[in-house]
Amino acid sequence: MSRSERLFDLLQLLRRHRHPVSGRVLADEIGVSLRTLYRDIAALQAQGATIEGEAGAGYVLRPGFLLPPLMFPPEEIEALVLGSRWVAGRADGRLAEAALSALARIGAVLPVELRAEMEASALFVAPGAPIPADSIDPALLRKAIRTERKLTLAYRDAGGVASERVVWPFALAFFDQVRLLIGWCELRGDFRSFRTDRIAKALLMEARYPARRAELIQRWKQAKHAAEAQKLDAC
Amino acid sequence: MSRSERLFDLLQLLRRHRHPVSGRVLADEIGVSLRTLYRDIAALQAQGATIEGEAGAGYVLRPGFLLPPLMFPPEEIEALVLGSRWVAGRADGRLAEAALSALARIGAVLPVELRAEMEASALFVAPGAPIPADSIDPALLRKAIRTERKLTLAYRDAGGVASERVVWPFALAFFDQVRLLIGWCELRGDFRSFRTDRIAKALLMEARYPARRAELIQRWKQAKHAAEAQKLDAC
DNA sequence: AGGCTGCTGCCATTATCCGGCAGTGGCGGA
DNA sequence: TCCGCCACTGCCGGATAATGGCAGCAGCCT
Repeated sequence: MSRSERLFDLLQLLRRHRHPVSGRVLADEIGVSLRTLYRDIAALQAQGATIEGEAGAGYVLRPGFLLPPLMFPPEEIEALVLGSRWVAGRADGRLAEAALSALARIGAVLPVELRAEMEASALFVAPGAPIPADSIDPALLRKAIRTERKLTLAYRDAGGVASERVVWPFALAFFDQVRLLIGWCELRGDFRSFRTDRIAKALLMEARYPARRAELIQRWKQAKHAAEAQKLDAC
Repeated sequence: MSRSERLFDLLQLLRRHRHPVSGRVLADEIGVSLRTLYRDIAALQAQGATIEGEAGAGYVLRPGFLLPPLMFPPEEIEALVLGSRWVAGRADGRLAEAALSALARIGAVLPVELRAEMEASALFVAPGAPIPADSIDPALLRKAIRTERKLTLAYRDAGGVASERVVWPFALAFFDQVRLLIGWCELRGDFRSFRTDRIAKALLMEARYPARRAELIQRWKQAKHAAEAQKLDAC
């Protein structure tokens, strides 16, 4: 692989990682010595790329580099099409349409060969068992998450017990058969998940919840890990 | 100026000129011999650039090499991220990486607000039951499909019976737990599906199969519908 | 304090690049 | 029809840059 080719690859590799990556890892992935990698990084920086390197951490590419990425390789087109097909088949109507529409938008900027690739893509998602329909509009849940606003839920749990509560929704998890809305429950003062097909009513409130979504997600993950650790301790 | 640096410059130079530019001019502007310029053009083309050169006219960079800025409504971003996450979690390594890489490419040409949207996306795919690992490289199967080439398969069916056959692969179907390679089987003279985790060996042959992929897919769908109709008749 | 990591200098080997030259073929204008 | 322009390719010898290894220094985090 020639050097110039490598530089493009390296750039794309850096784009993929949001968190710092050590030079050693990058060097191995590209198949080059560490010394050469340092030289390559320097070369990219000389071209105007804002790559930050911190000792003890690794490299991060700050967005805003003037040179846009190269066109998608065929494998990436396949991946995008497959993913969108999954969404189109397994998500609710609005999101399914959005997936196809996004694909069309991407198709519009592809050169003809790749567009043909996209249209003739041979990776299919098999239709799975039917997903229990939601009685509420899933788009509303996503909107609440996106705008970080509170939600009043009428819910009935696995035992059939109904309740009404205010939650701060911050994530939606897609399982094979079920979708879970995850949020901070004001009623319980803790994180809770709600099967979307058991939500009887959902009301989007005006009030934004007093936390950032990303932060809630992080705290939730920590809480989950702590819970698992506790289980392990119990064994 | 090093070569790789020059290639970046050449790219920018071509981006600026919308009308054909002769090689002589480009060579002078970069400060390099004509012979070298031709080599540089070839190098860029080797990386996928669609640079068109016409005798008597000059060079033009056709769109489709660099990814132009893209714009999506938030819902479409969510759909793309969700789809890519599914691929990243449920497909084989190569394809999973391709999904993330494609996402990174898109992110690089997004306006900042949308980029933030993408990074903070709150739709997750729950990890499902572990998928039986393939003993062969799934990327090879996709390559065969993409290039419409024959494949020699060593296969053992549900009963454990081993066989070896030549197939014309044209599709890959993703089920929750299983992936099926679908193709025309020369041995049986009919369409057949193969669980990828039961393929012991796969050899990509030189020969292309004498049919178009799209056409095979169409014929296969018809055959499937016919089979289902027959079943219905039998009821 | 110690481990991880970024970063730089030096050097011999090696691979690549470069320019020049000659030749082919497509194109359009004289 | 001829001629000039231009893209493109193959070849070659000399120039140049890239590469990897080693050694060493400096931040950062635990």
